[in-house]
Amino acid sequence: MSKQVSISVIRRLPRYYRFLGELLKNGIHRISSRELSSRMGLTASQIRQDLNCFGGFGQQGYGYNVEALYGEIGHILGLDQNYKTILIGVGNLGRAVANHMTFDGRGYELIGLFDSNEKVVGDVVRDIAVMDMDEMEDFCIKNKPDVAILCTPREAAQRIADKLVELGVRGFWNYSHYDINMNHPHVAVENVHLGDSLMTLCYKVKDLDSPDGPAEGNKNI
Amino acid sequence: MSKQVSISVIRRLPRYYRFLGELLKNGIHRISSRELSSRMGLTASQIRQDLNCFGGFGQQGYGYNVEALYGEIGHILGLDQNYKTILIGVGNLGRAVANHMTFDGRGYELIGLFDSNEKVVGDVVRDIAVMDMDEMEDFCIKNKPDVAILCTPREAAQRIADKLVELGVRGFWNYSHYDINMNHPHVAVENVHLGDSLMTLCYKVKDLDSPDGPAEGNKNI
DNA sequence: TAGATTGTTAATCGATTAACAATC
DNA sequence: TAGATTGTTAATCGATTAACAATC
Repeated sequence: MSKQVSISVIRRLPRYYRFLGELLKNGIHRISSRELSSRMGLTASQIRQDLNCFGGFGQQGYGYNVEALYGEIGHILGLDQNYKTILIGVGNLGRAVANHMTFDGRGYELIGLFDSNEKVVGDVVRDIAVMDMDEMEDFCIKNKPDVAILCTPREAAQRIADKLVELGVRGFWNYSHYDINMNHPHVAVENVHLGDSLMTLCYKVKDLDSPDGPAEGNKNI
Repeated sequence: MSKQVSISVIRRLPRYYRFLGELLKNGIHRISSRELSSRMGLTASQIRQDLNCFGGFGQQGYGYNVEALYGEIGHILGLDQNYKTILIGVGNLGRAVANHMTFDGRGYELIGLFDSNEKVVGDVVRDIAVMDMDEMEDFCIKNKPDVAILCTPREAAQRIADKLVELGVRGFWNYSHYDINMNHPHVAVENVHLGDSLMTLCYKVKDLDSPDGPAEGNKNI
């Protein structure tokens, strides 16, 4: 039984993936933990520790093969999965998320959009016509989505999420200003909380002017 | 000199703020660290430790006054500041961010929108007409914005950010799929990286099916 | 006063960094 | 082979939790 990988490590994986993709684009095929660490602002030790949670992808005296490592991390993240995904709440934000993100071939397949506003129902976004919320249940029974993106107002989020869990949804990408609280071991939630992020920035900016100088020095964490 | 407050603590502040706001709405005026911890899924000890980084806001035998604490945390976060803010890149995402977020009275004031696409220039979003990128420099010299929201494509982000730092911008809310790298001690950056978040969710969903059961038990971190 | 709950110190736990033997 | 760099163990550091005296 391999030891559980901590969430801190997991959260660094997409960043490794991005940097490796960039290296690939630049035609770099080989990289040492030391070189990668200096590009990413980490320690080489941390990179080796992180990667070794999943296997020995490197080679002594050589380093890591960029293509291979990129593929491995993509696989670890599950980007070769194809989770059927629906999006609830096709307002400004929902629409932007649907249009802006690359879902296909990145672990997800967008199969349905829902909104309760009749002015929005029928609109076509990403080649998908927005359905009425009333149709959601039937749609889910028929199409068995795995993941839901919640772009609803705060008030509706918990109720809709509970319903969707009943209908078999196992993952939530939550944009509502609400911590959806899943008392269920078999549901994964990723909260986005843009408002929290904006408040954190506010603190950081304010902190620049503080007498002791900014916290954590210069590290943009 | 008070000890530097760690980024882990800072990142919890907006969440405290949200929960306290919710309590206020529900007419709850007093709360103990124990009660709050159970609502938030933290330990009471952690809440007391966190708050005591900034001062003794509670009272032995009583707990915390919700209004007062809400106000204090808002103040610590800097929500009573009024940072002049511009947004660059009024595409799907930029438009949604501008429309969706509450800036005014939450530490920010949105004063300008910029885009290089002439089809977008002149559009009015949030009562502000989108300006051409060429006007950005003059605008900044005249209006001295403090914060910039970057919703540009990946390629443009670093260049625009560097320019804005020159022009006196001290904070960046970065939506571009790029780690803007500020080699400057007096600039604060908050990266949003929605793509990373989506990949993390993918891992979590995949992990639900893993033989050892999901990592970190049931905690939706 | 007695009970409750904080502020704060001490103990524990986990994550990061350093060191180095293994090996390509 | 010699040099480089990994995988991995040990040391350090920081964050979380527990405990409890102070005090409302």
